Amino acid sequence: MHNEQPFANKPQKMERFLEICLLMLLYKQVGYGYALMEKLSIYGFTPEDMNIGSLYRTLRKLEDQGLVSSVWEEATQGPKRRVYAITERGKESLHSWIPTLRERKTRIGQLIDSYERIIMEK
Amino acid sequence: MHNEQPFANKPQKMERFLEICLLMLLYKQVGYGYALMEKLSIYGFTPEDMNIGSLYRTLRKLEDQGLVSSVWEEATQGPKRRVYAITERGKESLHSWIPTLRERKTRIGQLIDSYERIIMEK
DNA sequence: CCCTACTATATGCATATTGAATATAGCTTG
DNA sequence: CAAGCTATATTCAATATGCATATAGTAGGG
Repeated sequence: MHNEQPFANKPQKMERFLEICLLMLLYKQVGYGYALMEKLSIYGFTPEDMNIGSLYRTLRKLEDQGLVSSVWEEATQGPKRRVYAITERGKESLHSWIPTLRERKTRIGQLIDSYERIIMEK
Repeated sequence: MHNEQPFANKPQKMERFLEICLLMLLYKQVGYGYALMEKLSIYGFTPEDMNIGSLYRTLRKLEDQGLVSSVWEEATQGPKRRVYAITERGKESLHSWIPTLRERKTRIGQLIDSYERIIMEK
């Protein structure tokens, strides 16, 4: 079942950064949960503080929303993997997040700047 | 009752951006809930998508953690206000968030950059 | 004086999200 | 065949959230 109001990205909803990073990784290349977990370090998610259970749940949620699709694949070694690919809908979603990310980056910069300014004064 | 492990800021825990913004606003100047809500627009929180109930609860949570303190104050007009001030502990917490914010800003930049690069190629 | 609207804070409730632990199972190595 | 790794998934309890509503003082119009 898909979300009916697809790309209403509220600027402050950045808890969803994990979802966006996953879409980005899958935009570059298909991947499966366990490997994606390691790739997430690029975006500051460390394996120690990452919750693997949450990662799998997030991937399934993205699939429920139709942003990614998955197939079971035999591994050359080790157990089968559920390999995810981004969908057209997922690409559109990622695209729609970019302005929000820009905005958030600016806001964080502003906050850092105003903090610096205050310490300078004191 | 205060949190026993005070400043363990996990990098991905940026849902807490609201808390950080509130600490920043209160670092600059004391303030009360209703007015802080409007000031939050500086950091991208719009009144429409802001949940006023959540804001008050967040302020109380910060107070429980000892990061802010509050007193009731008569207003020159209108009902009484619970005016919040940042505590020393709150200042330390804000300070400890700055490196995390820098990191997050960098990560967001990276994500935007890699997105741009991919679209260019296609 | 009464009605309405606004300022201001707070809570109740149902739902959503999360962390931590555990389950399941196949594969690999000795 | 036992231990350890890869890989996915689920359960449960604790938190967090959105939305609606409660409370109450103040202000202005009629």
